[in-house]
Amino acid sequence: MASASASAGAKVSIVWFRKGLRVHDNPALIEACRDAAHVYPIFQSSYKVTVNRYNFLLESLRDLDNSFRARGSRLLVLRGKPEEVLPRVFREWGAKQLCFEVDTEPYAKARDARVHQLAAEAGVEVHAAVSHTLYDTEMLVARHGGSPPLTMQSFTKLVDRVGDPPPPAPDPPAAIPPPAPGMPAADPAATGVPTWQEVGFTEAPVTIFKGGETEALRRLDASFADPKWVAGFQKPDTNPAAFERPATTVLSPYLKFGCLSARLFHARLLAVYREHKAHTQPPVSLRGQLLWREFFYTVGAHTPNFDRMVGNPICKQIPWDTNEEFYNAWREARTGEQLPAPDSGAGRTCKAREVVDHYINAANWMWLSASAFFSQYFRVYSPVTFGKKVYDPSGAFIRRFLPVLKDMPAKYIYEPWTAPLEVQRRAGCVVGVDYPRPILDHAVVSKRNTARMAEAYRANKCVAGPGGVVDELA
DNA sequence: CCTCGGTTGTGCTG
DNA sequence: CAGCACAACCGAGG
Repeated sequence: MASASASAGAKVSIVWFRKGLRVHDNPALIEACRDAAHVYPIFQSSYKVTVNRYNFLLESLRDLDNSFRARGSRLLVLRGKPEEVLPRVFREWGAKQLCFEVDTEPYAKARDARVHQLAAEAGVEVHAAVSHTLYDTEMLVARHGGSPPLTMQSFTKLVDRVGDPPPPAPDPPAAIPPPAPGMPAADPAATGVPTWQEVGFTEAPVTIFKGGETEALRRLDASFADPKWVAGFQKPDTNPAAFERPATTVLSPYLKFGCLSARLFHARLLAVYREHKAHTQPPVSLRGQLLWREFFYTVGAHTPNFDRMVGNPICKQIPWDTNEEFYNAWREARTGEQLPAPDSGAGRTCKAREVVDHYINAANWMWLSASAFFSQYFRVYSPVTFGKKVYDPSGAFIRRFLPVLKDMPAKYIYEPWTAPLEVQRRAGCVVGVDYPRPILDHAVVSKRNTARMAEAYRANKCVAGPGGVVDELA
């Protein structure tokens, strides 16, 4: 009918990018393009981090802009808060539909609830698509009886029961209807991808891993060029101290911003597994790594205050010290020891790439501090033994990233303060002069803190329930 | 109530 | 290089 085609042809839609910075497997983009006369691809985010992390985002936006330009459109980067910007563009562009990818992080949830309200007031239909995670985490929780599983084993069983995640969405059309000309809020001069200077940084970024969908897909292809490696991947066998050629795919920062779709990654894995029946299994397999991400997103999205200790029901309440001096020493790398970051050695490479999912970061801190998921608090990593015995006896990683220690004999490189003064002088690294003295004695503090953890666990049992209280009194 | 098992502990002893 | 002390963990599933 004429009226139907006229109203369908008049559809004006906005596709709002926050994460999901890609055109492949993007159901929100597909929906926005369906029967649309004009599609406004916008980016708005209040992401505030250090310059290197921000630059990864800017590179991703430039890549996304290029993808839209190749389809006859362009990305509009809107300045300002979504609560102010969105109502304005709804009116000015005559938008009938707002499409975006579901984001379950606390900040995003609150923001999107307000945006749903504003869209309703403006008569704009909201279409929110699950595509950041493999599954709809609400469905997973429902299938698990209303609460998220708390062990990786039970989570893996759950996804086995649910079956394969949805396949990636089809590619977007080769031509996307561009914004209508002459719209002030879409002014090309005011909506271009900013530079790092424009965002307010004064120090130039140092790029290690380039951001963007193009680079993400290139990295994915590079990893899958060796299907045997993919099929035989076992995380505990990967060396976190490897830096010349990383032992893992280094795809996680691309997954965080959605430059790479987890569903595409998963589908590619299943294709390899079909050809290599003797592939490894979760939790250690490459698919297992995607399931870890999914696990933490599922627990994170359905646990109040997941990114905090207080008010977080799965987190042990532990009276941590707040020692500003130690904290600053750690932050500024003046501890004199190589202290582990979350995910142990992987944390050190994270430090280099500095792009980590919010929930995964929170989960790893809880894991490592025996606050949740992992509770054998008496198994404490030694910053010396871990690298020295397990992954990097020669200290190549240290020599590369702490050049002051590059001539220190391997015997002392993990504990330079134990080297005789003559050895320190010959290596050009005298502890207390060229290199900070250790701020604490690991052996002593580790023992003391284990005892304090035992005390904290006992206190938590009292809080946990009447059984615990009775046990304490008995 | 019970058992099982957990992606990666350390350090000493024999 | 295996075995064990450390100090006694906790969610899932039966």
